[in-house]
Amino acid sequence: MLDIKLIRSNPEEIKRALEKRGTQANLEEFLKLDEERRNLLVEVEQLKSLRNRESEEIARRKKQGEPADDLIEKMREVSSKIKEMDDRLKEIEGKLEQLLLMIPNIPDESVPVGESDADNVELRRWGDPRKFDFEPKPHWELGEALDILDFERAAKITGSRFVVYKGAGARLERALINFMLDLHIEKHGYKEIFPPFIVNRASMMGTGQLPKFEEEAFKLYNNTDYFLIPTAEVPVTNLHMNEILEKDDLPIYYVAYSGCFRAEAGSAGRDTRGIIRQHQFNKVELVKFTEPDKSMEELEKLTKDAEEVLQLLGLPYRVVALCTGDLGFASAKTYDIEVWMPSYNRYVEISSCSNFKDYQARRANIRYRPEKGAKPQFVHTLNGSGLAVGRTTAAILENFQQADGSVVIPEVLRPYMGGMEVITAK
RNA sequence: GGAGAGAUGGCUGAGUGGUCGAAGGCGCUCGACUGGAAAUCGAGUAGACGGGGAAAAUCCCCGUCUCGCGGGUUCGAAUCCCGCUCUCUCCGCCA
Repeated sequence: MLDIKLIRSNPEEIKRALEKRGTQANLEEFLKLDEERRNLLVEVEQLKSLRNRESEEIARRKKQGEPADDLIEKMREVSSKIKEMDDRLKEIEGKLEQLLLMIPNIPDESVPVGESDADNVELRRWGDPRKFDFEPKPHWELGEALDILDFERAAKITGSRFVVYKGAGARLERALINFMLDLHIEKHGYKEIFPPFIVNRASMMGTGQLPKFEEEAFKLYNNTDYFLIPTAEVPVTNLHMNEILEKDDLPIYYVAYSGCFRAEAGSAGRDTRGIIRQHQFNKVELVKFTEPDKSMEELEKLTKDAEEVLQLLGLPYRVVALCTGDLGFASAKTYDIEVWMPSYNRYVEISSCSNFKDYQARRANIRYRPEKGAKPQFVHTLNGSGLAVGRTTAAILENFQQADGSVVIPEVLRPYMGGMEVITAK
């Protein structure tokens, strides 16, 4: 959510910034309502002030045993007028809130301007895509042949876009989760969080999934207002909803494993094969709360923390800066990490690292005190995948496959796999 | 799921219709005392929104709102009524 005062004082600048995203917000209506609200507020507050003063007078008279009927009668009218105006105010504020919640974040100055993912800017590459001396197979073929991924049975027990991991596949997925968590906890200083996989509406609002993207979320219908989390970002960022943190608490680094659940509405026909795009997947998520002037450098660090996972696994990747047109709704700046995927013959997103600045903090009301006794200020929030686990499994299968269809397990994972070095068909 | 109790500031805890944004205590900040510290004494110490001032602010002045959330009664609600959420205790159920 943007700062109302910023919109009020600088609507043109915000309009320009949002146009770079390819969205236009209805700022005229917003500003009109905002002005109406303030005029009404001044009026009703004057009436309330009058009521407060006269109420004291009534109290005084009653105590003295003097009659106060005339004042009471007068205040009866004032009060009913106040009620009318308060109702109108509430209506306006509701509309303002709705408009405000639909306005995306402003891109940072450093974000390249562009319309689509074609305009994203590659920043760096690590590792070289492997040259195969045989025809490499896509991970779904490898997985089925090794009997570690089972799409048919997943479709039977649930539906499309679900998968069953079996045997060494299940263990590989679990090994990756533990490896990633351990790396971020032990080496990068994150604190582990194991959050609920179900959140309420306020949390979904706080991080920006709602109200605009409700059709993307899985909603629980027996519990009127619960959602399956699309990412651990939601429960973990909202951990500090409505809190005022101390300066000494910052920065906060959290890492959380969670299942993630996405309706994937509108992506029919995209990545239908394999485990790249599923309704349920595993992810290890990095979340940071920082002081405003530190968030940009913290984004760089967070991205590096995620990159290190790929480096240790030996998977080639590149990092791109998302352009303004490709930026997520709540993000001010995003780096995508893309892993080399032989079956796609291109780099595929495996992590998205974003600085939301104060956008989420304002929605979720997460503040801190810059100094003892100072006024609270909104923190900056950041998050990034560290990494998407299912896609990492897919990348390992494809990049480390051998001519006979077996897959070499990266060395760093072997301790998590009971020493297993190669996954072979039984 | 059933029965009961409760939700007040950073914490604790008083307050059953008016002078209560809220006693007392703890904590914290500043000052005094001290060679320094402790103890002691004094002062201060919630947030949001809006108006005015100022070049501007997280500054100054004024007003309004907030005692879990929402509604109601009343001239006036932390206090009375209704609904909801959460916490605790007991019972039931359950991994």
